[in-house]
Amino acid sequence: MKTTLTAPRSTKATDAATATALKLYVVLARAQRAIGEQTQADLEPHGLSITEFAIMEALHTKGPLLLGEVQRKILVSSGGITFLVDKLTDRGLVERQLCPNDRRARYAALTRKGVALMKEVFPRHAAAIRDAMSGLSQAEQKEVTALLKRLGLAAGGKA
Amino acid sequence: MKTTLTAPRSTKATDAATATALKLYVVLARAQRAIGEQTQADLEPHGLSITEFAIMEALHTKGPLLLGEVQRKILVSSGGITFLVDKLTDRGLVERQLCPNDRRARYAALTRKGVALMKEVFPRHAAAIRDAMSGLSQAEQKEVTALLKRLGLAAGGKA
DNA sequence: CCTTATTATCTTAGTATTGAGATATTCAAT
DNA sequence: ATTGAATATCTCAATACTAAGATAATAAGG
Repeated sequence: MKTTLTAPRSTKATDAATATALKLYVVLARAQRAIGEQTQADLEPHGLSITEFAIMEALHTKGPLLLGEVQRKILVSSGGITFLVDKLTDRGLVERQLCPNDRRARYAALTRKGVALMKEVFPRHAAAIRDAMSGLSQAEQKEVTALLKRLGLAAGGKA
Repeated sequence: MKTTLTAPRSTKATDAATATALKLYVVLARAQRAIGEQTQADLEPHGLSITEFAIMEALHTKGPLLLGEVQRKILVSSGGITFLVDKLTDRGLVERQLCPNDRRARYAALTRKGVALMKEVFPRHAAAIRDAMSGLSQAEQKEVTALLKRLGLAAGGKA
């Protein structure tokens, strides 16, 4: 008897889960856009896009990296990393270096000029991100970070 | 005396806040990308990009909208909305309609074919988003949503 | 040595999108 | 009515990417 009384794996429950997920989807996109808009402003005077900054930041904190390593870290296509490193090289901020073990590979490394730029720009950019996030307390930020990390890993793992 | 005894607005505290914000920044970007990759797959067979889908979804749930309304809703430039609606129009999914009150303005509306496509695609896409989010419980999704909403509003308000 | 598969980068063509300015229309105040 | 400011869309040139394939080097097995 119980089965007939139980709601038939109701559409309602499914819809509630879907509605919750859709709201999160929209809010996630809008939050990221809002943060992005706030934090691009301080890079523009230096003619750096977010992606270019991400490359330089990676090289700044980790030292020279193979192009493929940078590519995986900042999540662009192989053509994209070539193009971006070309542009940064033209501006004298980054240089390619040969890899002694593997003649296919190339390192990207900051030039002296690139290091100087990062020393100037990085602290300001970090502060801009901190300010953009200040709508949440630090504890709340940690909470969101933990949840989003789980969300991202679960979604990414399915790929 | 108090002032001299007080720690000089310590760099340490500032750095902790900055580090927390930077982690959130990275995790936010990665989560959105992971979700996006999971949820684009079901649109591709229909030749719809996420942005195109967003336009059609807005028209599907709200009915005909002025181009400017759609533009603000999906956050593209004015040139972008013209281009996108052109493409959807060429495919017979959307049509422009005159606005009786304002001859500058144009409505975008789904055609019968557009409605039919949405009825087919929307439920699948919503389910894909639900599945992509399923790494978190529904309660956790609501929690993240509430926090991200606050984050987005605070950051967006500063613009 | 060869052959085959894999890897790392680069090339090229195409797509998506922005931003500045052009055009047309409306609104408000004279 | 006329002017001027604001608004709605469109045009066009430029940017930022991606995806697919080309090139070159390495690695592993026979």
